[in-house]
Amino acid sequence: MPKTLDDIDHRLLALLQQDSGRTLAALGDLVGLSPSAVQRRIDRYRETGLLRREIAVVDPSSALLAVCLVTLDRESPESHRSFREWVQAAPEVQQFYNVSGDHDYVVILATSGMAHHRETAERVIKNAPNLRRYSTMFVLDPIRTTLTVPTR
Amino acid sequence: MPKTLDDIDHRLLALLQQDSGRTLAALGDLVGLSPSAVQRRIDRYRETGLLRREIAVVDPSSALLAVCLVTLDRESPESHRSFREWVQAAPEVQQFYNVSGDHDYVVILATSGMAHHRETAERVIKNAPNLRRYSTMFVLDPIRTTLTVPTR
DNA sequence: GCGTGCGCGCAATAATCTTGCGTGCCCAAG
DNA sequence: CTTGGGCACGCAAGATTATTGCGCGCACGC
Repeated sequence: MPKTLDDIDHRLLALLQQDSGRTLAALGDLVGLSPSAVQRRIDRYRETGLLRREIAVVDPSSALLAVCLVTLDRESPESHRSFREWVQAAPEVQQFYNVSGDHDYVVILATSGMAHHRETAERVIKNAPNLRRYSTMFVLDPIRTTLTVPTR
Repeated sequence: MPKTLDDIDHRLLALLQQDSGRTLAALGDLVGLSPSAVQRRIDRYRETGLLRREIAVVDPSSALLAVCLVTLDRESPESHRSFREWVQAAPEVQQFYNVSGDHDYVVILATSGMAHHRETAERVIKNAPNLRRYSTMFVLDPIRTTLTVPTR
């Protein structure tokens, strides 16, 4: 782990989470460092695991998103384990959270349309082991879709 | 809009959504094209808006994630508009969806800890205009966090 | 059969990334 | 107060990667 992140680190990480397509020189201008200094900081983020990877973001409005709230039948560790494995195997599962509260899991499905959604919900959720019940909320408008996380 | 995406386009987009850090040559090897052909296809995705941007992904386990289900007080267009503006102004709002069903919105908050979460929930949700009620589910384990969307 | 358009590979050029090196700063030990 | 080590920086050379002009071949429609 790096000791602590300074102000430049936070600014850099915010910029990278917003748009990592920038050149090292552009980033350097924005935070007041040389390209190589920026480079070395980014290397450090990667080494420490703070920065996982870079991804391209596809326009989400071309897809059908659905938020599913899932409750399991039993609370045994084994029941959770098999459920997780089952759901994780599906590529349509965009996000998958274990949560506190009335439900056990939140699953966000990304499909190409209602036909695909039905098929996927059937296969991934309805057929999941230890499922008690679930409800689905369809996304009418994906107002904001980021993975941005605060760094301080 | 491009006429239609062929099989190579789909493979390319899947690879880019998974990891856009690869070189054009590496992508070319994976899909069977020259670097410049890959380049031109990616340019097209960008021009047509299919590809929005590239982002760096920060390890989500270093943050506190919370899924909030929100119901508004009134259903008037004006009520929705002001609520959206209010919520969108907060940087802690990682994702923001208008959904069908019992609730109106799903908001995913990313904060640096419980203190930050409380402050944020107070400011962003509780003080939001036209709020009727909301519930919060804390993320115990972010099993999968992507923005991957199917392209076919 | 014959143009036309489109996407491809190749190759030269431009841009960006990468890395070794020397410098200055800060902190801790003497 | 001085000295030495560690660390991050900027600079610049070299390597890698991205960009773009060019000519070719294939498919489609006339």
